[in-house]
Amino acid sequence: MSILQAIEKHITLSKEEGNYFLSLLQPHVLKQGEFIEKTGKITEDFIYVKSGCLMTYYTNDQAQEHVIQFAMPNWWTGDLNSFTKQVISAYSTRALADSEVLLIKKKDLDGLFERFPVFEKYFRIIFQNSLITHQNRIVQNIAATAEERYLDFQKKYPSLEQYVPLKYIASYLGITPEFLSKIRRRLMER
Amino acid sequence: MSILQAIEKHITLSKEEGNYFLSLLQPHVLKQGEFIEKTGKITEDFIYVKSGCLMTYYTNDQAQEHVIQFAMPNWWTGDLNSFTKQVISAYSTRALADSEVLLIKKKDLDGLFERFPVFEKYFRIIFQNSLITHQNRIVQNIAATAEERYLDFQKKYPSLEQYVPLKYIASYLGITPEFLSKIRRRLMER
DNA sequence: TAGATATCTTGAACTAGATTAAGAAACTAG
DNA sequence: CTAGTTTCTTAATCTAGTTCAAGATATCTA
Repeated sequence: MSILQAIEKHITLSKEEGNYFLSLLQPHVLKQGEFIEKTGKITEDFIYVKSGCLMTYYTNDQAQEHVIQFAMPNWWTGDLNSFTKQVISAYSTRALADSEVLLIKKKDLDGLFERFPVFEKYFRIIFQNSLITHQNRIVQNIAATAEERYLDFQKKYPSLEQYVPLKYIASYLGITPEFLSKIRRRLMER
Repeated sequence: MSILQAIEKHITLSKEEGNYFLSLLQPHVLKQGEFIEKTGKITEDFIYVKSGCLMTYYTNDQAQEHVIQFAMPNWWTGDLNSFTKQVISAYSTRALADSEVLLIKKKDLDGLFERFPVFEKYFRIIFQNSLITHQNRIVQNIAATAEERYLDFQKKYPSLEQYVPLKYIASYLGITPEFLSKIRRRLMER
């Protein structure tokens, strides 16, 4: 599915609007492991995943990496805080598999909103849906056990477990790889 | 600050747009402890807090309440999932202090977007900012200790601790009231 | 003012999950 | 094919946070 098809699930675009939007996007190919954004810099682009899979993670003082989200095809991702406020990023974004992405610069997105306000609606819907997902995850983090969160992760990202290192899944769940190993064994034995 | 003043920090409104928006809002007064939305029903209104303070929480099978968010004056709140998709709500929203709120019905908000698309921009910005806050909270939940989360809560909601029962703060932090007590003592002794 | 109810604290015993360390598997790259 | 690196597992020990139970404060109501 093309990005325009994905967008047109939410809004209706004229030829002109669609073409103008496409003209703002910069395609980019990422090899597995490659970075697209790095901690310490200002995030210039909002990222649309065409194919492959990315992850965004936070690195703390002790150099531990904490995965905030995985981004699947047709999702937008990146450090929204750094992008929005143009402040130094606390997160990095990396390809977990060979991936194709489309990038849009902050000033181009702002210009797009000015010129074709219909895109405000699109991103309003995208952010609204994303907010719902995030609220769900917060509830899970405070209300569910690690095992429950793992089972839920498998449901939500059925394809991911095969090719994402388990340590990143553990990090996403907020546990250590060792403890994820224990959980997995426990589940196998049942 | 009136709701129109708050909105005009983000967008510019004509008299007509402002008045039409106001005409859709239903004012409501809540006494401390009163519910505005309950688990099990479809959320009809999106809630704007004029004064006071609300909390939204999830109730699990074992009847434990898990606080998802506190809503302060000039914030929007409610069960966004139930509101957006018109499905049964998993959350309840209650006044923590005597409060005044403004309610907008889903169909009225949809109609507003149709008639005056400038409000798409406003809610796009509101949701975008809220998303940033939620991402932050997720990082905190997976990367910080309970004590760190508590200190951060105090910074973020300096006024709240005085009149919100500690058990709800504990719930918001994802810990038991007993453990919050311990943390508080530990911090006092230093 | 007192009695009832909800909130907060304390402490002892417990458990989910972390840490450390080491070995086993699985992927690189030459 | 093999040496080197990363990932995954296992086990022992440790700790952050839970559970349970009781007492202390505070709040509400009559």
